[in-house]
Amino acid sequence: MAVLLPLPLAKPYTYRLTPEVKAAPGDFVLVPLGRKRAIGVVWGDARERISEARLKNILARLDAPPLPQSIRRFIDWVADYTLTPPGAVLKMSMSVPSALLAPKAKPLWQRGPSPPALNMSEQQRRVLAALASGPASARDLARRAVVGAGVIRRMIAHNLLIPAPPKVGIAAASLQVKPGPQLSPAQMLAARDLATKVRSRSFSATLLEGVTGAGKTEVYFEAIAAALEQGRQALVLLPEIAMTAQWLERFRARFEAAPVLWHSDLGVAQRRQAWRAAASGEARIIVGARSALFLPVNDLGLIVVDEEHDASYKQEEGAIYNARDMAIVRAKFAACPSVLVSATPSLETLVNCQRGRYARLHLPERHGQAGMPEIAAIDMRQTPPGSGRFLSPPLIEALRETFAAGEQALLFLNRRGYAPLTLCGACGHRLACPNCTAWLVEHRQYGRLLCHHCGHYEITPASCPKCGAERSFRACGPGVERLREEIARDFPGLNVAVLASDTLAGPKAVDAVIERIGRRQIDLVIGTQIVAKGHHFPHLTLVGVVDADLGLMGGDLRAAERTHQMLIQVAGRAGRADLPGKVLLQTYAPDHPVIKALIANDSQTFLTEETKARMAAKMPPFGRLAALIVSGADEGEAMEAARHLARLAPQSAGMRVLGPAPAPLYRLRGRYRFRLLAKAGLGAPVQAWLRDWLGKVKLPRHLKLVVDIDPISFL
DNA sequence: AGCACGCCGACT
DNA sequence: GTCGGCGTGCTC
Repeated sequence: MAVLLPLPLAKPYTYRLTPEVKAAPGDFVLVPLGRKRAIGVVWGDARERISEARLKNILARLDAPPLPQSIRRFIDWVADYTLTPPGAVLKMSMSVPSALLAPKAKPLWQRGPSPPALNMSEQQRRVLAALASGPASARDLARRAVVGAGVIRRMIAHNLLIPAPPKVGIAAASLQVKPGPQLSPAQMLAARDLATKVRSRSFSATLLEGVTGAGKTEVYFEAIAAALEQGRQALVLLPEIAMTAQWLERFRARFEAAPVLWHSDLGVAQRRQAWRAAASGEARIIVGARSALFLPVNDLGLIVVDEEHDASYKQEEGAIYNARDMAIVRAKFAACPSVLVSATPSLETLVNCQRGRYARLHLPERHGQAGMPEIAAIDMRQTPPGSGRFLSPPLIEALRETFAAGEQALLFLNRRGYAPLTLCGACGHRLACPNCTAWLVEHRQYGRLLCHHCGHYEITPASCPKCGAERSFRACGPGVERLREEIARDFPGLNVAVLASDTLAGPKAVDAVIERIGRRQIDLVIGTQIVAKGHHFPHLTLVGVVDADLGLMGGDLRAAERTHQMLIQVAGRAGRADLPGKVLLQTYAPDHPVIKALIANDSQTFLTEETKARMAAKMPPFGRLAALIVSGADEGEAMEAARHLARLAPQSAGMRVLGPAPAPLYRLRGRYRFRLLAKAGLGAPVQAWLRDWLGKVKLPRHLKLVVDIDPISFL
């Protein structure tokens, strides 16, 4: 039998199936590997002959639902497409080793249905009292009620305690679908279209488009409800930071239960439970970040990718893939519909609609809804901020008016910390990361200098490490901390909240601040991109974009598109029907196409121009790209290897290889990085060429070669 | 990914 | 004389 192991091996290994073990393709099995044991998945019949001496037996079949063929084929496809060993992809589907080996989690107990007997002992009473905070395991109960295990055992035997359903996960029977909310005619049409697709039980891809507040979520909730009616499971992908209390609240309003969540913050026990629930089918709806795509959801009836344009769907480490694109493939193998959802769809998706590969549903603004807010530019050349400041007089004036009217404002600046660059005023020395080509960012909140690319940090030194001058550091440019300082000078006593990934410990802290904003305990929010997603603030009427040009420079072909999307998302945070929002963009380039499109509220022209430019350059989605990054601790060696790789590039008419050039982050985590870019036509067999090419090259192990198919940034 | 094997520097 | 560094190769 061929058994695929969750290791970066090029192919499945062959094991002998003995009569004592019954294992079929898809089964999780325990096999010997070297002097250890490993869990793998039976991938099919043995593909090759292995010498009898090396052939070992499958030790056991594990008690877990088998990995269905649709997922196995999906894993093979992703491995092939991304040039990743299939075992490394399988690993993403098995990320909880304990889920497969450990017995089920300790059962939880709750109060039994029988009326409390009068002759209950004092100890038994204490146990029932300990249940006030919800079901608990026998061990916890004994500890909390300070009783022996025997008391609990007797109570279970007498039905005073009965098993409680597990905390995470929704038993199929308990998932209540409430009647849907009143939908607008347009929502109804879209919802019916999606529900029909779900019932057809066949693959389809659909873009669901509409501005913030148009009601896209309610529409795809209808599609989820249809999948549940079919007895199938639904998978919703969200960018990690969009998995908010607000989203879950809306979910609960429709489904009266929590979905099974899958994200990086889960602990081992929660992961195990979520994985098991997904595999067993007990989890009817799974909501997760990109890695949830690889969960063994056996009976998939629908995949939704919300905020499909979001760059965080791109996994940049390990197996490099774009979860948005892979979701379509996953749906294809599962023969189920996929829905991409966005207010600002990516160019790729729009082009796929034009080509007729994706259907397109468009939701108009809702009646009586706050339309797109009024957007205006502040020309920073005309009205520059005072020296050492970053807010121009018109923006400060607008803030003043907003606060005077008792309304809230948001300042958006996608820069964490105090300032993006700190230098010594005496000698000009710039504080840089020792491991990366990046400046250290001062975070005064912690008195530290941080590198935003590797884990490096240091205590902010008292004197310049180069010339020894004391108190000579000068901050260059603004970060959110510095803005807060500036605001404190102009508006003493204002309630300000800074929302950045490092000022808040996890999603709960974010939700707490969001709630305070909703209760109007905050006057001004200063936030990084964390505020651009998933939240809407009805009392917020002014959005100031501190540096609208940030991200436009640097020559990345996607920079304009991304900035455009982000600014539209940020603008969409504000206002409501009776209190329209206003957005002010501080810019030094008011004539830039992105800024002009935003002011004119004309995305169409911008997208058309952007499409033309990509077409002319034969860049994605009108051409295919692959980036190869060679990295090593030794600069010369890495460069030589990259050059060698370039020399061996296939001389194919259909593919051009550019580079090597220093990669965008030339030094990262102490390694020098060089990048080659392979560019090919749309139908070109890029993977085959790459495999052929890379097969000719053997790099020493201390050099690393990473292949990024469809890179998102292509400087 | 682990893990063992193997070949060169500072210590009881 | 060893202990241990991590570079290299293998695991059916």
